[in-house]
Amino acid sequence: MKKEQIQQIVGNRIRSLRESKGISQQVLAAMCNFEKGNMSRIEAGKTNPTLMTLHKISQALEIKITDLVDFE
Amino acid sequence: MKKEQIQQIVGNRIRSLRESKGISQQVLAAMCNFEKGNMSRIEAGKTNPTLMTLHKISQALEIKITDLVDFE
DNA sequence: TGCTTAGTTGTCATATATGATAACCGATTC
DNA sequence: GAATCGGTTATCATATATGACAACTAAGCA
Repeated sequence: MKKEQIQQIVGNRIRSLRESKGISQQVLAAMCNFEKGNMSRIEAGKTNPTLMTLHKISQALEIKITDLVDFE
Repeated sequence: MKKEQIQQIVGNRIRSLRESKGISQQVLAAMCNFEKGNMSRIEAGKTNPTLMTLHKISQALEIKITDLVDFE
């Protein structure tokens, strides 16, 4: 499985969970202590996030990291 | 939860799964296309691995990423 | 029309992960 | 003792994630 595909899957997962909570990238990014532009890139699968970044996002979304990386 | 703690948990998980397969850091690292020294640091929780690094390791161990990041 | 909100994208500086090499340690084996 | 094996650690160059800022688009609304 290619790098971009995996990043895309995780990004899509974040986006859908974020939208199901009804919050904007702006707000989610702020909860994670970074800027909306960076959240946009993560959701778009344009970066290869670290364990800690995934952890911060999962905490903000009140889910487990496993919910973000559950594939294959 | 602190960064170091999370990295440590994931590192320990990798180590225990690797040992249960009876392979050395050397061999696992080679399967992931990197050096044993770097695998040592990951298992020791000294780095903050990226999504792709976790994916490569999980593929080599024939497990799912979720098995590595299943905590909290 | 003008204003606001949500998201995207470009660029930047800085930190750090990655990947490699080498030196080292401890245990084991010859 | 010497050699090997598994693991650790230091250091390096390079790539890239992070975090920030700004400019832009598009949609919705007063």
